[in-house]
Amino acid sequence: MDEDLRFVFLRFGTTIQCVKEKSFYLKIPAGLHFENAVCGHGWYDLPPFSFDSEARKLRYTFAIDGKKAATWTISPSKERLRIIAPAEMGRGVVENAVRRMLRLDEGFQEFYELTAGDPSLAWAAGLGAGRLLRSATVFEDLIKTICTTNCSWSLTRKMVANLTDALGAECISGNRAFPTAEAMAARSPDFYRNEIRAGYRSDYLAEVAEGVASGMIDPESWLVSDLPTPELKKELLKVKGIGTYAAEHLLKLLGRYDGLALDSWLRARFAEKHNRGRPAPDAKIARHYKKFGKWQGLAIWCDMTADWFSEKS
DNA sequence: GCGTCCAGGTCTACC
DNA sequence: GGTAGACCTGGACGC
Repeated sequence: MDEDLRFVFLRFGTTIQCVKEKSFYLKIPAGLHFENAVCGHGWYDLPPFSFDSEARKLRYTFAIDGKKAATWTISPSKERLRIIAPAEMGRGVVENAVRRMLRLDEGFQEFYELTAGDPSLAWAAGLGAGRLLRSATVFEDLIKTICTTNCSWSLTRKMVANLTDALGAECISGNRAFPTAEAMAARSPDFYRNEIRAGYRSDYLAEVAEGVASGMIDPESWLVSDLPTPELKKELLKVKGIGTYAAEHLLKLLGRYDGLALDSWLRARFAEKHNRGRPAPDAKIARHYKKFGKWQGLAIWCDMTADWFSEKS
């Protein structure tokens, strides 16, 4: 049976509540490695995601209609993914989000054929590398990307956690969803500066949220855009707070890997691995991955994170 | 505990 | 088009 319903009793603080849950299954695409798909980059470490590596469970909290939140759980079960979600959430909503987050409908065969002949990347296909986890909405990925710019990962985590705690819809378990554009647009730059600790990014967060809430910016349209990647990149660069790195990072999340999204960490890793520890000009890094064509952004990411996979395998 | 320095990516003003 | 400086935070370090 593909779908089942059950009632579970959960303790929340001092109270016990009965929750109606349903579970259903999705076929795992050939080559998908669950842990590698989840941990392929840092998103799994940011709320409203949480990952229990021992239990092999990815949890995500999502706001229904922007108000009421619910948490769902994804875990591998033989050749399938098992998804458990509150019954009140329509299966279509959850399934579409899970497909998007884990890129279940995205093909990587061409990338793996290219990497098969490269000594540094021949391992990628066998470990299902390259599936960069993404959020349920492009808006969430956009805001998180701004929070990764010009700061340490610990500060990114802090900003995203503060945003979720302060503005995200709460579900009965206490988990919170990522805030909607409307919720964020209702707050001033001072709020982001003083409460979220976003520093100079505060103006960008307020402006982007306002733009999305008012319809001036439509991040979801980027996902299905027919624009060539350079043109789409120009669109992304129009958003305040999005520069070259952030635009190319977002493009990767949108499934376009033409750009390298070079940041200081990638440059340092490249220097260490391919340039005898000396800083390499961006042009040299670009030449190194040029042969991967439209997949070069994924090629550099897999190359630079290869030891993450060897540690987990 | 306090002060100083540094890393990090983007924006703006200027050349 | 290219470049310098400002933006702001947390962490590292020295005192």
